[in-house]
Amino acid sequence: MKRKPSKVKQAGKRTNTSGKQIRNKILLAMTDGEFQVIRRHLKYVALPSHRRLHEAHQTFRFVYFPNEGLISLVIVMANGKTVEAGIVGSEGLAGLPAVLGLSRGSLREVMQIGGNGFRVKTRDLNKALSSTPDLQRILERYAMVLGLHVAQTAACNRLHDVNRRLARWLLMAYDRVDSGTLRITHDFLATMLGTDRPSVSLAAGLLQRMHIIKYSRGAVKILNHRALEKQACECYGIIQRYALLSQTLPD
Amino acid sequence: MKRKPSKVKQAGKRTNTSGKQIRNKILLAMTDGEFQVIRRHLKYVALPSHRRLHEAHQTFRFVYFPNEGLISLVIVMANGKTVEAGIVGSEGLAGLPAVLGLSRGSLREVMQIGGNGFRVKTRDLNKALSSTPDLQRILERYAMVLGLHVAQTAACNRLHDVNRRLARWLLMAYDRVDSGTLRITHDFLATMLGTDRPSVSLAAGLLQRMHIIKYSRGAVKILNHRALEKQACECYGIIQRYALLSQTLPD
DNA sequence: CTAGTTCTGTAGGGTACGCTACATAGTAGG
DNA sequence: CCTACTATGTAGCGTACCCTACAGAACTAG
Repeated sequence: MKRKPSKVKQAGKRTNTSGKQIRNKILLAMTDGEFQVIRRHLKYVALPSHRRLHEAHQTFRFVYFPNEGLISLVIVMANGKTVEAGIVGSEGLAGLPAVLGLSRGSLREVMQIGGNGFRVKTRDLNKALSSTPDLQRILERYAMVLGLHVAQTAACNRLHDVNRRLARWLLMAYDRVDSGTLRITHDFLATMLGTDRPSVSLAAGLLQRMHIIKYSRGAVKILNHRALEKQACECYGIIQRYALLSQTLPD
Repeated sequence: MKRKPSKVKQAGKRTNTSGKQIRNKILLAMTDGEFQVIRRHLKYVALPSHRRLHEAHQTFRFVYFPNEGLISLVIVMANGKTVEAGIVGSEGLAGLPAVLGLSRGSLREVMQIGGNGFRVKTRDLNKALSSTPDLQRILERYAMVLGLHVAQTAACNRLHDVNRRLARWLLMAYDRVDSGTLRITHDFLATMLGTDRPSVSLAAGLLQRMHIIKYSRGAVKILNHRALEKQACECYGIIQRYALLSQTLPD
């Protein structure tokens, strides 16, 4: 029905024209031919923690394909309160609306955990897309998976308490980062979970006393993944299952 | 950069092969040539209130293009609690993941306010899509707009109280339905807003005492649209602005 | 008209959480 | 070692909301 994208695993490793190795799953999933169209536009960039990749309601100048690190999709309300709507790791990209027909988005995209990746000028990528139909399909599928992820988050934000949401967040972050230790403070977790800092300290203190996590001054270590899953809400499993769909073929 | 979709307004009215008039905005936005490819697959169907179009985690058999009525995208949690992640009127369609590469979704799609529309077999539509690139672009853009809508809902569910969320919901529903009266009960509103029925009765009672709405046994009438906007949170305006983007050209 | 059903009003108790404030403890730089 | 800064612990209060229960009102079927 649809053309078959190449498998994620490549025999030879991919690099950009400067020889920087590519670990972003979308770039790796491209067919060889289409990748050649994109390759010369890929500029390697460091993506330090707290770097803002896009601001809400402003034009997308670049699209980012992260190799490492964690991008947070954040809604900022008029009163300054914030909450996360979704997260993106090396399986995705920042600036998705730009490649699917919208020049602006309503979300702030910010590096939650530092890393690195490749950026492409929005114009260049959009021009290339007309000759890369397979990539177009990959992006469409990713957009849907992210959409379902965001929808589940919408429900989770309403129906689950801070304890479960914190556990879910830690698991999802852990899955998208190589290290077993996450560099993040309670304060930042609060802006992600849409609550205040003391509530996070309380919830995190609980998990620590249960020996499920361990943290100190902005570094959270997960001691018992299985136990953490039991503390998290069902949303973790649901989002994870649909995330896998984006890397396999349609049924 | 991208090919230009035809304007929404058509000189002659469009119908399916049975002569049923089409008011769905996506079908109306298609180019004449591409519409001919789709037309013979459009089956007119009544869409009564509470009809479930898709159930979570089940394969999409049909895609629905509503003419009238309101479709609610609902997340159902394991404990039976529900909350809405987004809504769809004649500007959109139900079963979007099916046409963007996913055979299943994680949302229940249910008619919140009855109406009618056209359904297409998922297989037929997917086959047609390979020869309708402009429609593909329209769907991509719609997917992004809906995604931003859902993201805003995620934040709203966390950060705004029942009173504001109720006002927002009524406005958004009103905008997508011809009638000035919405047929809906407090109980159903509660499942949309992710709260309980008494909380809705309380919030609705407030609005009624302010002479902003008037209701009785499942029929809500909006008396003062402007005043209702003042009661609603900023999310109404934000979602509305991005919804307009899906019907205009990229900047 | 009557009985059953559905919808709405309201009350009361419990809880999670937002908000503020302050204390303590690590860390960095001099 | 001292100071400033950042990160975390904790408390106390107020509020929005969840949950349950029950009563009244409106509609429906017989």
